[in-house]
Amino acid sequence: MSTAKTRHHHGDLKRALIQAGIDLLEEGGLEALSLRKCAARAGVSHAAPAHHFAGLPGLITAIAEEGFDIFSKYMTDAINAGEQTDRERLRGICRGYLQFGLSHSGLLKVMFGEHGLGVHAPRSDNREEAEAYLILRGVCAPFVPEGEDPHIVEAQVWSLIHGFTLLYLGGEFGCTDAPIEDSPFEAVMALIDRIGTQATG
Amino acid sequence: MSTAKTRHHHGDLKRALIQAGIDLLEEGGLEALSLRKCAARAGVSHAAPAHHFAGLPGLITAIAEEGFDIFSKYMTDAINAGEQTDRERLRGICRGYLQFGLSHSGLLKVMFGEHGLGVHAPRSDNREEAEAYLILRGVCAPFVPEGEDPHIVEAQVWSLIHGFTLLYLGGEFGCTDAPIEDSPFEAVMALIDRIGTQATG
DNA sequence: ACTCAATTTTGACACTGTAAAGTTAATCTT
DNA sequence: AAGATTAACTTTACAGTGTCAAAATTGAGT
Repeated sequence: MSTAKTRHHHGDLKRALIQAGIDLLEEGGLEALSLRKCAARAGVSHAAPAHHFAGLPGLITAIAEEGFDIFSKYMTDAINAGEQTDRERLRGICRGYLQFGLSHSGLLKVMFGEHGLGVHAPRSDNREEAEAYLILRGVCAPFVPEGEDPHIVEAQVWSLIHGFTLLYLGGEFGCTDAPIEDSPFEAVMALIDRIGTQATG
Repeated sequence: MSTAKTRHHHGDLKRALIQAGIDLLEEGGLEALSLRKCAARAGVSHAAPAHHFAGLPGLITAIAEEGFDIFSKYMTDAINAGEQTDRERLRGICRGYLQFGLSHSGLLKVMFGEHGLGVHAPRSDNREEAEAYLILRGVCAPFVPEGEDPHIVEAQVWSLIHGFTLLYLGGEFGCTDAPIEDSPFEAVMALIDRIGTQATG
């Protein structure tokens, strides 16, 4: 009664379909992703995926979960790469966030976009996304004033880096090719540096 | 040689198609938007739109432009509604940004999303978007330190409110139905209040 | 009235997702 | 071990989609 090992025909088609979907996504963006193409790449007929996913939205959800795993890896790597001070860890997670977006824009769109979920299903009970959020929570914790709701700082950091990443990816800052250091990224980091401080004048 | 008045058959089909598209978008989200349905609503055959737009991306671009007009209106209204201090105007534009997103999420997705443009075409030479950006610029101006690049403050404000709006719309804060005052919106506004100040401690 | 170009329609094609029914292969039961 | 059962997959079919090419229609200019 093995759960997903070399079962009936294909071996594990589910995995193959998800991987094909990710490849398609990274090669040609969201437009290039289709159930039938995934099936073709996995070497099965076009209706086979129906037995593993709830249609296209189901496949996209599975891809998004996979995306959150990679996303988490980017963030922890960036955190660990820098100085191990509270402030540098906070900056680090932002760098990881942006770098993930730059390297996997298709995944990012799928994770937070139209289908990702959001409307279609409650995000709460999603292991992968919850894990990513816990990383954010850990990094933000040192900046949460005693007795205050941690969600406040988390919302500030998340909104800022999420917004920047999406605008940057959309070319809204008009500098998609320039080195990151020259972009408004440092400006956003300067605002990050003000989190958990008190304003004066 | 009038440019767009009661010309040949339909009157001005272009306008009707854009309006149909906006309606579709607000009724059923992005999924519900299709060239053929727009054509049907405008009472023409399915291939008629081809002569007014460069395919579906072209129609979406036109809808996005219309969206930026409405967007600008939301922001200026919110700015003018509040106290006329620099700080309150800054808060006002954020309120307008969020309220537009809440009322017209489909438009927002089209404006900044996959097709909106971003990749497909350079955003710079877009009258409607440029106008929206100028509103942001005007509100940010009082907070730009002398001799510094205004883009810095603009990127900070834009990233923050854009990210918050998208995350909020995606249900990421888990409070889509609660009153805005209870949401992390106030937290984000607290960070906005720190723009143009100096950190201490 | 004739011409002509812009506008719209018709028809077709290659895709898409999805559902239903049929086929094959592995597991379970006895 | 043999038959029954179920899961995985294929085949077929249908309703949509965007897009193209060729025809038909319409409005305006001469």
